[in-house]
Amino acid sequence: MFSRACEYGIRATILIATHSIVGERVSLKDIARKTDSPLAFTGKVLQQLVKGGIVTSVQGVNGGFEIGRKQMEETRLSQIVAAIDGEQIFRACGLGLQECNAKKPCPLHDKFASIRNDLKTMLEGTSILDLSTGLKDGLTFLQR
Amino acid sequence: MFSRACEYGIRATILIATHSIVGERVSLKDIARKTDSPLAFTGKVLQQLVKGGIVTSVQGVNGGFEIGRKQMEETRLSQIVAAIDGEQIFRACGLGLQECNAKKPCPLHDKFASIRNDLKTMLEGTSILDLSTGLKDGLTFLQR
DNA sequence: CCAAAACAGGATAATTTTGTCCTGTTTAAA
DNA sequence: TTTAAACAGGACAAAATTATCCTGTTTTGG
Ligand code: FES
Ligand code: FES
Repeated sequence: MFSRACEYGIRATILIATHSIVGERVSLKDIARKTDSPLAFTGKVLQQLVKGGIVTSVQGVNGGFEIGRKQMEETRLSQIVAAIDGEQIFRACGLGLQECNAKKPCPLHDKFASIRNDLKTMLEGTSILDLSTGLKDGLTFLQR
Repeated sequence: MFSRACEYGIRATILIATHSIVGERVSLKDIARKTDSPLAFTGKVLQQLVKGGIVTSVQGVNGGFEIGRKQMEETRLSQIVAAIDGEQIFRACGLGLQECNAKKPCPLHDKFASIRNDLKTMLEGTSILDLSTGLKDGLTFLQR
Protein backbone atom coordinates (compact mmCIF):
# COMPACT_ATOMS: atom_id res chain seq x y z
CA MET A 1 0.00 0.00 0.00
CA PHE A 2 2.50 2.59 1.21
CA SER A 3 6.22 2.39 0.44
CA ARG A 4 8.56 1.33 3.21
CA ALA A 5 9.93 4.85 3.32
CA CYS A 6 6.43 6.11 3.94
CA GLU A 7 5.77 3.56 6.66
CA TYR A 8 8.96 4.60 8.43
CA GLY A 9 8.01 8.23 8.04
CA ILE A 10 4.57 7.74 9.54
CA ARG A 11 5.88 5.69 12.44
CA ALA A 12 8.61 8.24 13.10
CA THR A 13 6.19 11.14 13.03
CA ILE A 14 3.82 9.46 15.47
CA LEU A 15 6.68 8.74 17.84
CA ILE A 16 7.96 12.29 17.62
CA ALA A 17 4.49 13.56 18.42
CA THR A 18 4.12 11.43 21.53
CA HIS A 19 7.35 12.90 22.82
CA SER A 20 6.46 16.43 21.82
CA ILE A 21 3.19 16.12 23.74
CA VAL A 22 5.22 15.83 26.93
CA GLY A 23 7.71 18.47 25.85
CA GLU A 24 10.59 16.24 24.82
CA ARG A 25 12.64 15.99 21.69
CA VAL A 26 13.59 12.61 20.31
CA SER A 27 16.79 11.70 18.50
CA LEU A 28 17.04 9.74 15.27
CA LYS A 29 18.77 7.01 17.23
CA ASP A 30 15.80 6.64 19.54
CA ILE A 31 13.32 6.88 16.70
CA ALA A 32 15.03 4.06 14.84
CA ARG A 33 15.10 1.90 17.94
CA LYS A 34 11.55 2.54 19.08
CA THR A 35 10.00 2.15 15.65
CA ASP A 36 12.21 -0.76 14.62
CA SER A 37 13.40 1.05 11.50
CA PRO A 38 16.83 1.27 9.83
CA LEU A 39 18.55 4.30 11.29
CA ALA A 40 20.28 5.90 8.31
CA PHE A 41 17.40 5.32 5.96
CA THR A 42 14.92 6.72 8.45
CA GLY A 43 17.21 9.73 8.69
CA LYS A 44 16.74 10.35 4.98
CA VAL A 45 13.01 10.04 5.30
CA LEU A 46 13.01 12.51 8.17
CA GLN A 47 14.92 14.97 6.02
CA GLN A 48 12.03 14.80 3.57
CA LEU A 49 9.54 15.40 6.35
CA VAL A 50 11.52 18.38 7.64
CA LYS A 51 11.62 19.85 4.14
CA GLY A 52 7.92 19.15 3.83
CA GLY A 53 7.25 21.06 7.02
CA ILE A 54 5.76 18.06 8.79
CA VAL A 55 8.30 17.92 11.62
CA THR A 56 11.07 20.20 12.88
CA SER A 57 14.66 19.25 13.52
CA VAL A 58 17.08 20.83 15.93
CA GLN A 59 20.80 20.30 15.53
CA GLY A 60 23.48 20.09 18.16
CA VAL A 61 23.62 18.61 21.63
CA ASN A 62 20.14 18.02 23.04
CA GLY A 63 18.81 18.37 19.51
CA GLY A 64 16.47 15.96 17.82
CA PHE A 65 13.05 16.05 16.21
CA GLU A 66 9.89 17.68 17.44
CA ILE A 67 6.49 18.79 16.25
CA GLY A 68 4.44 21.66 17.60
CA ARG A 69 1.07 21.15 19.24
CA LYS A 70 -0.75 23.02 16.52
CA GLN A 71 1.13 21.15 13.83
CA MET A 72 0.20 17.76 15.21
CA GLU A 73 -3.43 18.79 15.42
CA GLU A 74 -3.56 20.19 11.93
CA THR A 75 -1.26 17.93 9.96
CA ARG A 76 -3.08 15.08 8.30
CA LEU A 77 -1.77 11.64 7.54
CA SER A 78 -2.50 12.37 3.90
CA GLN A 79 0.18 15.06 3.99
CA ILE A 80 2.85 12.66 5.23
CA VAL A 81 1.93 10.17 2.54
CA ALA A 82 1.98 12.89 -0.10
CA ALA A 83 5.34 14.19 1.12
CA ILE A 84 6.99 10.80 0.73
CA ASP A 85 5.03 8.76 -1.82
CA GLY A 86 3.48 11.64 -3.73
CA GLU A 87 -0.11 12.21 -4.71
CA GLN A 88 -0.29 9.28 -7.08
CA ILE A 89 -1.91 6.98 -4.59
CA PHE A 90 -4.88 9.35 -4.43
CA ARG A 91 -5.23 9.67 -8.16
CA ALA A 92 -3.80 6.66 -9.96
CA CYS A 93 -5.86 4.17 -11.94
CA GLY A 94 -6.15 0.79 -10.24
CA LEU A 95 -5.22 -1.02 -13.44
CA GLY A 96 -2.33 1.29 -14.24
CA LEU A 97 -3.82 3.28 -17.11
CA GLN A 98 -1.90 6.49 -17.62
CA GLU A 99 -4.62 8.47 -15.95
CA CYS A 100 -7.81 7.67 -14.11
CA ASN A 101 -10.59 9.30 -16.03
CA ALA A 102 -14.27 8.70 -15.44
CA LYS A 103 -14.98 9.70 -19.03
CA LYS A 104 -12.79 6.89 -20.33
CA PRO A 105 -12.77 4.47 -17.43
CA CYS A 106 -10.97 1.19 -17.01
CA PRO A 107 -13.16 -1.81 -16.22
CA LEU A 108 -12.49 -1.45 -12.50
CA HIS A 109 -12.91 2.29 -12.29
CA ASP A 110 -16.19 2.62 -10.41
CA LYS A 111 -15.38 0.10 -7.75
CA PHE A 112 -11.76 1.13 -7.40
CA ALA A 113 -12.33 4.88 -7.33
CA SER A 114 -14.82 4.38 -4.53
CA ILE A 115 -12.31 2.64 -2.30
CA ARG A 116 -9.49 4.94 -3.27
CA ASN A 117 -11.71 7.81 -2.25
CA ASP A 118 -12.53 6.20 1.09
CA LEU A 119 -8.81 5.86 1.69
CA LYS A 120 -8.22 9.48 0.79
CA THR A 121 -11.02 10.61 3.08
CA MET A 122 -9.67 8.52 5.92
CA LEU A 123 -6.13 9.85 5.52
CA GLU A 124 -7.36 13.43 5.27
CA GLY A 125 -9.51 12.97 8.35
CA THR A 126 -6.74 11.60 10.53
CA SER A 127 -4.35 13.96 12.29
CA ILE A 128 -0.98 13.15 13.81
CA LEU A 129 -2.47 13.89 17.20
CA ASP A 130 -5.24 11.35 16.60
CA LEU A 131 -2.63 8.68 16.01
CA SER A 132 -0.41 9.70 18.89
CA THR A 133 -2.83 9.64 21.78
CA GLY A 134 -3.42 5.90 21.68
CA LEU A 135 0.31 5.29 21.61
CA LYS A 136 0.93 7.57 24.55
CA ASP A 137 -1.74 5.75 26.52
CA GLY A 138 -0.28 2.34 25.71
CA LEU A 139 -3.28 1.29 23.64
CA THR A 140 -1.42 1.10 20.34
CA PHE A 141 2.10 0.14 19.29
CA LEU A 142 4.82 0.90 16.78
CA GLN A 143 6.52 -2.50 16.85
CA ARG A 144 5.72 -6.20 16.44
CA MET B 1 -1.61 -0.15 -4.90
CA PHE B 2 -0.98 -3.17 -7.10
CA SER B 3 2.42 -3.93 -8.62
CA ARG B 4 2.97 -3.26 -12.29
CA ALA B 5 3.10 -6.99 -12.90
CA CYS B 6 -0.31 -7.31 -11.30
CA GLU B 7 -1.77 -4.47 -13.34
CA TYR B 8 -0.52 -6.09 -16.53
CA GLY B 9 -1.93 -9.42 -15.41
CA ILE B 10 -5.36 -8.02 -14.69
CA ARG B 11 -5.50 -6.10 -17.96
CA ALA B 12 -4.36 -9.18 -19.87
CA THR B 13 -6.91 -11.41 -18.20
CA ILE B 14 -9.76 -9.03 -18.97
CA LEU B 15 -8.69 -8.83 -22.59
CA ILE B 16 -8.42 -12.59 -22.88
CA ALA B 17 -11.92 -12.93 -21.44
CA THR B 18 -13.48 -10.54 -23.93
CA HIS B 19 -12.03 -12.64 -26.73
CA SER B 20 -13.01 -15.91 -25.12
CA ILE B 21 -16.58 -14.69 -24.84
CA VAL B 22 -16.76 -14.63 -28.63
CA GLY B 23 -14.83 -17.89 -28.98
CA GLU B 24 -11.44 -16.48 -29.95
CA ARG B 25 -7.98 -16.96 -28.59
CA VAL B 26 -5.64 -14.04 -28.26
CA SER B 27 -1.87 -14.06 -28.69
CA LEU B 28 0.65 -12.48 -26.37
CA LYS B 29 1.54 -10.10 -29.15
CA ASP B 30 -2.03 -8.85 -29.36
CA ILE B 31 -2.39 -8.72 -25.61
CA ALA B 32 0.70 -6.54 -25.30
CA ARG B 33 -0.52 -4.22 -28.03
CA LYS B 34 -4.11 -3.90 -26.88
CA THR B 35 -3.26 -3.42 -23.22
CA ASP B 36 -0.25 -1.22 -23.88
CA SER B 37 2.04 -3.50 -21.86
CA PRO B 38 5.64 -4.65 -22.44
CA LEU B 39 5.44 -7.88 -24.39
CA ALA B 40 8.11 -10.06 -22.83
CA PHE B 41 7.35 -9.00 -19.30
CA THR B 42 3.64 -9.58 -19.80
CA GLY B 43 4.58 -13.02 -21.08
CA LYS B 44 6.19 -13.79 -17.74
CA VAL B 45 3.14 -12.58 -15.89
CA LEU B 46 0.91 -14.75 -18.04
CA GLN B 47 3.05 -17.76 -17.19
CA GLN B 48 2.22 -17.10 -13.56
CA LEU B 49 -1.47 -16.85 -14.35
CA VAL B 50 -1.37 -20.10 -16.29
CA LYS B 51 0.35 -21.82 -13.40
CA GLY B 52 -2.21 -20.32 -11.07
CA GLY B 53 -5.02 -21.73 -13.14
CA ILE B 54 -6.47 -18.33 -13.97
CA VAL B 55 -6.07 -18.59 -17.74
CA THR B 56 -5.18 -21.35 -20.17
CA SER B 57 -2.49 -21.25 -22.83
CA VAL B 58 -2.38 -23.18 -26.09
CA GLN B 59 0.90 -23.58 -27.94
CA GLY B 60 1.51 -23.81 -31.63
CA VAL B 61 -0.02 -22.16 -34.64
CA ASN B 62 -3.40 -20.63 -33.82
CA GLY B 63 -2.50 -20.92 -30.18
CA GLY B 64 -2.75 -18.18 -27.62
CA PHE B 65 -4.53 -17.55 -24.35
CA GLU B 66 -8.11 -18.29 -23.42
CA ILE B 67 -10.34 -18.62 -20.41
CA GLY B 68 -13.43 -20.82 -20.10
CA ARG B 69 -16.88 -19.39 -19.56
CA LYS B 70 -17.20 -20.97 -16.17
CA GLN B 71 -13.71 -19.81 -15.18
CA MET B 72 -14.44 -16.22 -16.05
CA GLU B 73 -17.65 -16.33 -14.06
CA GLU B 74 -16.10 -17.93 -11.03
CA THR B 75 -12.61 -16.42 -10.92
CA ARG B 76 -12.42 -13.36 -8.73
CA LEU B 77 -10.12 -10.40 -9.12
CA SER B 78 -8.78 -11.23 -5.68
CA GLN B 79 -7.38 -14.47 -7.09
CA ILE B 80 -5.42 -12.68 -9.81
CA VAL B 81 -3.99 -10.26 -7.28
CA ALA B 82 -3.09 -13.12 -4.94
CA ALA B 83 -1.48 -15.10 -7.78
CA ILE B 84 0.85 -12.22 -8.66
CA ASP B 85 1.27 -10.00 -5.62
CA GLY B 86 0.47 -12.54 -2.94
CA GLU B 87 -1.94 -12.33 -0.03
CA GLN B 88 0.01 -9.61 1.77
CA ILE B 89 -2.15 -6.81 0.48
CA PHE B 90 -5.13 -8.37 2.24
CA ARG B 91 -3.35 -8.89 5.52
CA ALA B 92 -0.47 -6.47 5.93
CA CYS B 93 -0.35 -3.71 8.52
CA GLY B 94 -0.73 -0.24 7.05
CA LEU B 95 2.26 1.04 8.99
CA GLY B 96 4.43 -1.96 8.14
CA LEU B 97 4.44 -3.74 11.49
CA GLN B 98 5.44 -7.34 11.06
CA GLU B 99 1.89 -8.49 11.41
CA CYS B 100 -1.46 -6.80 11.68
CA ASN B 101 -2.94 -7.85 14.98
CA ALA B 102 -6.02 -6.32 16.56
CA LYS B 103 -4.76 -7.41 19.97
CA LYS B 104 -1.63 -5.32 19.57
CA PRO B 105 -2.67 -2.76 16.98
CA CYS B 106 -0.72 0.02 15.36
CA PRO B 107 -2.16 3.50 15.74
CA LEU B 108 -3.86 3.29 12.35
CA HIS B 109 -5.22 -0.22 12.71
CA ASP B 110 -8.94 0.40 13.09
CA LYS B 111 -9.23 2.86 10.26
CA PHE B 112 -6.83 1.01 7.98
CA ALA B 113 -8.23 -2.46 8.52
CA SER B 114 -11.66 -1.18 7.64
CA ILE B 115 -10.56 0.08 4.25
CA ARG B 116 -8.36 -2.92 3.60
CA ASN B 117 -11.37 -5.07 4.28
CA ASP B 118 -13.54 -3.06 1.89
CA LEU B 119 -10.89 -3.57 -0.76
CA LYS B 120 -10.80 -7.28 -0.10
CA THR B 121 -14.56 -7.54 -0.26
CA MET B 122 -14.62 -5.62 -3.51
CA LEU B 123 -11.95 -7.79 -5.12
CA GLU B 124 -13.63 -10.97 -3.93
CA GLY B 125 -16.95 -9.79 -5.24
CA THR B 126 -15.71 -8.94 -8.71
CA SER B 127 -15.42 -11.66 -11.35
CA ILE B 128 -13.45 -11.57 -14.58
CA LEU B 129 -16.74 -11.67 -16.44
CA ASP B 130 -17.96 -8.60 -14.55
CA LEU B 131 -14.93 -6.69 -15.76
CA SER B 132 -15.09 -7.97 -19.32
CA THR B 133 -18.63 -7.11 -20.30
CA GLY B 134 -18.11 -3.37 -20.15
CA LEU B 135 -15.01 -3.66 -22.28
CA LYS B 136 -16.77 -5.79 -24.88
CA ASP B 137 -19.55 -3.23 -25.09
CA GLY B 138 -17.11 -0.35 -25.52
CA LEU B 139 -18.02 1.22 -22.21
CA THR B 140 -14.63 0.69 -20.60
CA PHE B 141 -11.04 0.70 -21.83
CA LEU B 142 -7.65 -0.88 -21.28
CA GLN B 143 -5.53 1.99 -22.58
CA ARG B 144 -5.01 5.72 -22.13
C1' DC C 1 37.95 26.68 23.71
C1' DC C 2 36.97 21.79 23.23
C1' DA C 3 34.57 17.63 23.02
C1' DA C 4 30.67 15.18 22.20
C1' DA C 5 25.88 14.89 20.65
C1' DA C 6 23.08 15.25 16.97
C1' DC C 7 21.25 16.47 12.21
C1' DA C 8 22.50 17.24 6.92
C1' DG C 9 23.72 15.40 2.91
C1' DG C 10 26.67 13.17 -0.69
C1' DA C 11 28.38 8.76 -2.30
C1' DT C 12 27.85 4.14 -2.67
C1' DA C 13 25.96 -0.55 -2.15
C1' DA C 14 22.38 -4.18 -1.87
C1' DT C 15 18.00 -5.76 -3.08
C1' DT C 16 13.77 -5.92 -5.54
C1' DT C 17 11.13 -4.95 -9.42
C1' DT C 18 10.70 -4.30 -14.06
C1' DG C 19 12.06 -5.27 -18.55
C1' DT C 20 14.67 -7.63 -22.63
C1' DC C 21 16.82 -11.30 -25.30
C1' DC C 22 17.48 -15.67 -26.95
C1' DT C 23 16.78 -20.52 -27.48
C1' DG C 24 13.71 -24.40 -27.25
C1' DT C 25 9.29 -26.83 -27.82
C1' DT C 26 4.66 -27.40 -29.59
C1' DT C 27 1.37 -27.38 -33.18
C1' DA C 28 -1.35 -26.71 -37.28
C1' DA C 29 -1.43 -25.63 -41.99
C1' DA C 30 0.53 -25.81 -46.52
C1' DT D 1 7.46 -32.98 -44.15
C1' DT D 2 8.53 -28.42 -43.80
C1' DT D 3 7.53 -24.02 -42.14
C1' DA D 4 5.98 -20.54 -39.38
C1' DA D 5 3.17 -19.11 -35.45
C1' DA D 6 3.03 -19.15 -30.80
C1' DC D 7 4.07 -20.22 -25.76
C1' DA D 8 7.90 -21.68 -22.11
C1' DG D 9 11.63 -20.57 -19.71
C1' DG D 10 16.51 -19.42 -18.63
C1' DA D 11 19.86 -15.72 -18.64
C1' DC D 12 20.72 -11.22 -18.47
C1' DA D 13 20.09 -6.01 -18.07
C1' DA D 14 18.04 -1.72 -16.42
C1' DA D 15 15.71 0.90 -13.15
C1' DA D 16 13.75 1.83 -8.77
C1' DT D 17 13.75 1.18 -3.98
C1' DT D 18 15.88 0.29 0.20
C1' DA D 19 19.86 0.58 3.01
C1' DT D 20 24.61 1.87 4.61
C1' DC D 21 28.75 4.69 5.20
C1' DC D 22 31.29 8.68 5.74
C1' DT D 23 32.21 13.51 6.18
C1' DG D 24 30.63 18.01 7.48
C1' DT D 25 28.12 21.40 10.30
C1' DT D 26 25.64 22.95 14.36
C1' DT D 27 25.17 23.40 19.15
C1' DT D 28 25.61 22.96 24.05
C1' DG D 29 27.86 21.86 28.27
C1' DG D 30 32.17 21.45 30.66
S1 FES E 1 -9.65 4.61 -14.88
FE1 FES E 1 -8.93 2.93 -13.73
S2 FES E 1 -9.49 3.49 -11.74
FE2 FES E 1 -10.22 5.16 -12.87
S1 FES F 1 -1.73 -3.44 13.15
FE1 FES F 1 -1.42 -1.90 11.67
S2 FES F 1 -3.13 -2.15 10.40
FE2 FES F 1 -3.47 -3.69 11.87
